[in-house]
Amino acid sequence: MPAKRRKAARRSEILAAAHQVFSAHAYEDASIGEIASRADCVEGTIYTYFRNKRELFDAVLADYYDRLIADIEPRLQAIRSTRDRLYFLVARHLQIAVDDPGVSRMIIREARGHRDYFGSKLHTLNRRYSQLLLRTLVDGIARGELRADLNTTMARDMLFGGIEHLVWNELGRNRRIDAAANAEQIVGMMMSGWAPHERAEPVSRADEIADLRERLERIESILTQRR
Amino acid sequence: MPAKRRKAARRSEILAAAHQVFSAHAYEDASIGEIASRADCVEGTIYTYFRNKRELFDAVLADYYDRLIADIEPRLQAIRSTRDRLYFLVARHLQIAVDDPGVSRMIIREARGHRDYFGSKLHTLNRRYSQLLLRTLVDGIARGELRADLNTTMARDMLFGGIEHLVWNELGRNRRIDAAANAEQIVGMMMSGWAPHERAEPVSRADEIADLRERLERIESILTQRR
Amino acid sequence: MPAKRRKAARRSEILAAAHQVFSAHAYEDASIGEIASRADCVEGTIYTYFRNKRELFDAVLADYYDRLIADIEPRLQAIRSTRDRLYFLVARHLQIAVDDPGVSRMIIREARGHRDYFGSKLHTLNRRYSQLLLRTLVDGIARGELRADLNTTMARDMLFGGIEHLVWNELGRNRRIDAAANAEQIVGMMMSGWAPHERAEPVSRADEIADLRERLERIESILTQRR
Amino acid sequence: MPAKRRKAARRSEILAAAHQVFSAHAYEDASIGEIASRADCVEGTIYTYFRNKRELFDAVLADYYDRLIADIEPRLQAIRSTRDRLYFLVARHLQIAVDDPGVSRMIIREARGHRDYFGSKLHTLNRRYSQLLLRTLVDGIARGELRADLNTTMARDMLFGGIEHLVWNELGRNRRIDAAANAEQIVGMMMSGWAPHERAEPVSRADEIADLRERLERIESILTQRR
DNA sequence: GATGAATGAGCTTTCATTCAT
DNA sequence: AATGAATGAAAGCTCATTCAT
Repeated sequence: MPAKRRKAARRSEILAAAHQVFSAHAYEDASIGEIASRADCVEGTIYTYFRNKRELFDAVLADYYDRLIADIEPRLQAIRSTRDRLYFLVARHLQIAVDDPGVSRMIIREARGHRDYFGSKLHTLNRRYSQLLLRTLVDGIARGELRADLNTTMARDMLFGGIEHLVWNELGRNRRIDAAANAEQIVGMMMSGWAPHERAEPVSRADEIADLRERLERIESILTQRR
Repeated sequence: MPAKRRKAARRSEILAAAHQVFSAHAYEDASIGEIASRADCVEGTIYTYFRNKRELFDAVLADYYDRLIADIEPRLQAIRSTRDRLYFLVARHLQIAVDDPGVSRMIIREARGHRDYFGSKLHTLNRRYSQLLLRTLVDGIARGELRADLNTTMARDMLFGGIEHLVWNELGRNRRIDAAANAEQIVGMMMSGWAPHERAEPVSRADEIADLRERLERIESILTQRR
Repeated sequence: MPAKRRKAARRSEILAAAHQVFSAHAYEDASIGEIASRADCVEGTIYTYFRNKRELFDAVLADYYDRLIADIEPRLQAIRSTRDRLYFLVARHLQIAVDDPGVSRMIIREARGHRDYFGSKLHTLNRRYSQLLLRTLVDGIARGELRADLNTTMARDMLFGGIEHLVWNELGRNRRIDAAANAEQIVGMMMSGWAPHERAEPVSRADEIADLRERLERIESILTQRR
Repeated sequence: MPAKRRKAARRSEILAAAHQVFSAHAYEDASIGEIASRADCVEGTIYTYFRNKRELFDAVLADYYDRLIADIEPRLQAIRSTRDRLYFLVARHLQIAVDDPGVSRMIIREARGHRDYFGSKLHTLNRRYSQLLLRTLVDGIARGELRADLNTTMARDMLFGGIEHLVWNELGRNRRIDAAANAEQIVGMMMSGWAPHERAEPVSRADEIADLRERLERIESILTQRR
């Protein structure tokens, strides 16, 4: 069916154009006119695909989150240790900011400060995404790999909020973010805290070896597979 | 000089009105008209005190930060231990969100997502404020109250970003924030980390371990070149 | 021929849908899109049956009037006395407003106020309909059942206009109209007039003179002062 | 104060322009742009005087009704007999259509057919105006100059509705309406009804009476040349 | 210094209509 | 005959900013 194919293609074109424009400008400063001209159609056409500006905006984000969650979920479950899962989630989250800083800005800017954010579609998507971390934390406690008295929601806030802040600062200074390295550091810092402590040692040679090998291989695989 | 007094008073009235309006609405949704009517003057008058809307906005925040820093700085220096200083800073930061959620929203919303935030007046103010934390961290390391290898800027990001996230979530759900209790928890979590405390120790070493560690550290040093 | 049958059926479906939509909304607020979706087809299809929106609108009314006149005409001729005929016409006219207030609104709204109503199809239909009354009046005079000097067109205006006004008021207040009762009253009022029946006679010459003089001066003053 | 003077003048200019445009086009077809250009200002200016299009429309009509009622009320009270009062009201009403057919169209078109007419400002104005007639009728019954069993609201509907219809027909045919002559006929018809009746005769006659009657009838015959 | 009327560019949204399939 | 995607013009409305008084 050529009409339907065309329609689906158009929708994607508009979505892509909207992605670009909303990435570049704040919601109110992004104009339908610019989106239309980038999608190579007239403003009216957009309204045959999306009821209004907000719905288009939401569709861009929904699209993004859907792909993100679909990418993360299966890979997350394949990872064993809590530390590695956290590393994966943090690195992936940072990677968003590297690959698509615009969408980070969209989310940061529109999620925050909007009177009616809570209950919005964006809020729902965000919750769905942050559940991935929350579940990892709860699971980690159950396995004994995290402190039993860890306040999970607060931990989630610290982690995501912290990353956001870090990303924002780095992007603002036009620095490239190294997702793997930063993730390693962030997880390290969160796991062991700021206080100097009587460092725990590996019990046996075997354990120490295994630990080092694991860290090493993780890093090496990242450095080679980097997209 | 009554004219000057009047002029200063007018400025303050406008600033106060702008504070209200910018607290309640996002920058683009806040209108000069509303600010004027709240300041009991006409729009034109505002332009005799501030060149344009942005400048007025900046003035509101500058005013706020100035008072904030003036309040914090002396009290911070009177506190001895690093932990107590951190507690004070976190609690004070949370208190802003309790006392004046509008200004939190202003900062969160306008600091983030603006193309030209970096280098802006708001950015400068923010840096000045966050220096208070950074200095506390550096000092803490020097005193041996914090780990020697703590990445201070990252720690700062995690703390401020995390608090922002937490505040945002709580405000959004219309929950009252207990600054003291939350500060205690946050500092506790950051100081001691997420991992269970008693860690197993490696007893001995061997060639294989030395080799792996060498490779590992080489790579990690590369990755750690973020400052 | 099934194609033709289908075509006729489609036309009726569209007409019925348009009837609904034009009943509910003013001409400009009625959208082809809504008509199409109610007729279970797409907008384009409508344009294969009707050249444009106006033509569709006219077709709806033509359809209505055709059925109305076909209903009234034979029954009217079966009635003998002028008074009964008037009663029948008034009651039937009121009944439209009861049964199908939407079409009343359509006619009232679109007949009036449109620059190009006169000469329009709607105008022609309306004339055809109002001829029924006009002929009844002329006939009534011929039979001696109405005053010989009755100005028939003016009488028609008063009757139809009056009914329209009455219907509008009642519908607006969401009152149900009792067609029979109102028809009885209206016809009664029109036949016998507003004046008390036993006409007061001028008692004296002086009174009669004063009366005439008054009427005279009033008219003269109007004729000279006319703006 | 020149600013205030200017402001008042501008308001009048805009009102006058709006009067013209709303007279010429139906509400939805009248554009703010045209009003603005006729008022020799930009669209934005209009919005400093009127909140929106509807409010401007209402203001035009309110202005009209205010002046109308102010004109009619005192003159009506100076007239003695019910018949003369009716004549005056009808003639004045017809005169509107002669002097300002546009406003007649506005009222007819917008009063009718609007979902939310009842309770609107226009409805209130209309009621205030039609009270003048209603009070005249009630008063006429009290004086014995109208039938005791007259249904006043129905009489009002017949009169105003009838006039509206008549005006509409005449205007549509581009005929000039003779207010005095038509008013005389309309009142005559409404007072005495359509049925032939036994007319009371003046008993005696005299020269003066004959003379007056002659003059009167000559004039009236001229006025009565409407068909 | 204060006023406040005027500006005018810019925005989102609607919808009758067309036309290639 | 039917589709339905695309059009594009036009509309109402907002608001930061200016400037003569």
